[in-house]
Amino acid sequence: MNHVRARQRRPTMADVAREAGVALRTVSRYVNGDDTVGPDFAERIRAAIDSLDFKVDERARQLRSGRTGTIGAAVRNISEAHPVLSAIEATARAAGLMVVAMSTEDDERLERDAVRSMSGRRMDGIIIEPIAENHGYLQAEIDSGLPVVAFDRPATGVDVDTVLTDNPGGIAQAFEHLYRRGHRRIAYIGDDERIYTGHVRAMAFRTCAAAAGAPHDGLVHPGPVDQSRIAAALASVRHDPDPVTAVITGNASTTVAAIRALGEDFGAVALVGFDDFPLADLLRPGLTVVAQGDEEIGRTAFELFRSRLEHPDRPIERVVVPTRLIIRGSGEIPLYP
Amino acid sequence: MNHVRARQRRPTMADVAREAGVALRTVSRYVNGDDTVGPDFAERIRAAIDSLDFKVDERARQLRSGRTGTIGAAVRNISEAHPVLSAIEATARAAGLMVVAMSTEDDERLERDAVRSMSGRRMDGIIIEPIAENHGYLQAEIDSGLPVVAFDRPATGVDVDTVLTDNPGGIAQAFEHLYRRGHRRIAYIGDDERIYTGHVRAMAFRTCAAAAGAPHDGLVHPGPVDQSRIAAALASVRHDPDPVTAVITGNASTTVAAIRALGEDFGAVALVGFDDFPLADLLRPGLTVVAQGDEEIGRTAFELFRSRLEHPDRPIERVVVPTRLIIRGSGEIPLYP
DNA sequence: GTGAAAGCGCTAACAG
DNA sequence: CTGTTAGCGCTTTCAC
Repeated sequence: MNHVRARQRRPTMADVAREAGVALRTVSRYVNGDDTVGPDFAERIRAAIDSLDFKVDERARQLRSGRTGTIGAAVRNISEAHPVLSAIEATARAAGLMVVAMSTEDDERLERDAVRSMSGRRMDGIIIEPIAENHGYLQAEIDSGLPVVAFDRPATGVDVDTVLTDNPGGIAQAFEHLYRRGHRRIAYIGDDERIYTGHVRAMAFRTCAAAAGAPHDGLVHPGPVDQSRIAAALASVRHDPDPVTAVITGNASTTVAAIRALGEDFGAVALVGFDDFPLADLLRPGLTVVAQGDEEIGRTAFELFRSRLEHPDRPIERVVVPTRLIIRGSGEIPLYP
Repeated sequence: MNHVRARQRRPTMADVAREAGVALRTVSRYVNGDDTVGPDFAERIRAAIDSLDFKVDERARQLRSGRTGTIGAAVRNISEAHPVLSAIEATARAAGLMVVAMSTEDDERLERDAVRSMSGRRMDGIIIEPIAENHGYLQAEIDSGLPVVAFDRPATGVDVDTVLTDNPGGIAQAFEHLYRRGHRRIAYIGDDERIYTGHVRAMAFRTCAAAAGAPHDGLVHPGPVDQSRIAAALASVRHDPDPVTAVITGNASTTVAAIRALGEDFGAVALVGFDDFPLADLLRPGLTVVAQGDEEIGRTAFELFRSRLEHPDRPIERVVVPTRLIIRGSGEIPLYP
C-alpha cells in the first residue's frame, strides 16, 4: 500500500492513456463499458488505471455529456425520519439515479437556495416538498426544461406535477370512526391554517361535522405547533361546560404535543392523530392514527418525474394518495367509562 | 412571464456576454461578485442575465476552479432521524459548505458506491459512518488528498480522523446507576459483537460487572437486532431461577424491541437504554437512557474535516465524546415492589 | 477496431 | 477596469 500523502494532481484519463500507451479515446470507451475495445488493450488500460489509481471525474463527465444521473430532493429536514424520501430514494436507485437530498427547514430562503443549487448543478430533475408562499420562481426552471414534481403540498403560482395525500378523506376516516363509536362532541387541533395541510384538514373537519349535524363552533383549533398553544386548546375543549369526548389532531407534531399536554390524562379522551410515526404503537394506550401512504407518495413522485422526462409536453398531473386508519386503542376508549 | 416550455439549450455566459455587449470574462467577474466591474457594465450584465434567465453551471465552475464547496456524508440512512447529520449540516452551512448526504443502508456495497460517487464528484471531503468490514479502499482516496473523517465507529484498516462516543463511559453510567439503586443481577442485551459498538459496549458491561463483583455469566446477550431473538434473551434472564432485576439495552433499536417484547411488563424490570430517541419521554414509564452527544459528535466531525483541509499533514486525531444519563423512570422502578 | 481534434461552460493568467 | 487566450477532464463527432 502506498503511503504518500497529498499527491497533488489526481491522475486523468490522459495519464492513463500515456501509461497504457493507447489513445485517450480508447480509455474513455473502456471506462464507459463500450465493448469495442480489444481485450489486450482493455487489459493494459485496466493495469494502468490500477497502478495510477485513476477515478473518472464526474464533473467533467457530466459537463461534457449533459446528463448528471442525479435527482434533487428538497425536503423539510433531511435529518429527521422521512418515509417519503426513503421511497423516492429506493425508486430512484432502482432506476439508476442518485438522489441528493437537501433540507429546507421550512425556510423559504433555504428552499430557494436548495432549488438554485440543484438547478445550478444541472440535476436531471427536482422533487420538492414546497414551503415557500409563492413558487413563481420555479417557473423559469420549468421553462428551461427542468422536470419539477411537488408533494405533500401544492406549489402555488406555478403548474407542476403534484402528489398529495387525501386530506379530506383522512379527516373523514378519523371523524367517522369516532362518530360511529358514539362521540358527538369532537374537537380538532391542528396546524396553522396558513399552511396548506393545516387549512385543508381544518376545513375537512368542519365539513364532516356539519354533515353529521355535530357541533364544531369553538371546537376547531388551528394554530402554530407550540406546546403551550396546544395545551391551552386542549384545556379549553375539555373544560367546556359541555366537554368534548374525542379529539382529532392534525399532524404528527401536534399529536405528540397533545399527548405531552394530556400527561396522565392520555387515554381519558379518545384521540386520533393524523400521521403515523414510529413508536406510536408503544404508547399506552397505543395511538390510533390516520396514516399517509408515504411509500406510494414517494414512488408516485418519482414516476411523475420520469414520465415528465420522457414526455415533456404531457399535461400536468395531480395524484391523490389515500390514507389508512390504524386502530391501536387511543381512539377506542369507552365513551362512558 | 415566459411560458415557452423546454427551451432546449440553457443560456451560457457567452450568451450573456453577447447580449450585454461585453467580454465573457467580465460576466464571469460580475457573477462572482468581483467588485472590479464598472457600474454601467454591471447594470447591462444584470439586465442580460435577467432577460435570458441565465444561471451559472456549477459543474463547469467546479471543473475549472477545482473546488466544489461540497462535503459528502455517508450515513446509515438519510431517511431516518439522524441528529449527528443534522449537526454536521448546520456546522457546514455556517462555514459556507453544502452537505450532500447518501445512505449506506448498512450495506458494504452501498457504502463503497457512496464514497466512489463522492470522490468522483471531487467533493472537498467525506464524513462517513463506517459500516464495511474493511476500509482499506479508503486509503487511495486519502492518499490523493481527500479529507476523510469517520464517526460512530472507527474505519478499520486505515488511519483517519475519528469521532467516537464514550461507549465504556456510557455503559458505566448505566451500570452504576442501577447498581447504586441496589440492583445486583443486571443483564445486558445488545447488538451483534461483530459490530464495533456491539462489541465495545458488551465488553464494557462485562468489565463493569466484574469490577463490581456482580455476576454476568449468562447475562450478556449480544446478537442480531431481531424481535424474536431479543424476546428470547429477555425471557431467559427474567425466568432464570435467580431472575434479573434490571436490564441494559445496547442501542435504540434493541431498546424498542425489548419494550415491545415486555409488553404490559414494561416497568416490571428496571430498564436503561443506550441511545436516546424521540418520544422516549412519552412512554410509561418514561425511558431512562444514556444519551450520546450527537450535536457535539457532528460538530467535531466537521471541525476535524476543516482542520485537515488546512493542515493536511497534522497527525490523525481521535476524539471521544462523553455520554449523559437521562433519568425518566424506567431505570428507577422500586427494586422490591 | 482505434485515434486526432473539437468542444461542454466556466475561471485563471496575463496583457491592454 | 476590461478583453484575449488557455485550459479544467472528459465525451463526441469524424476520419482512419
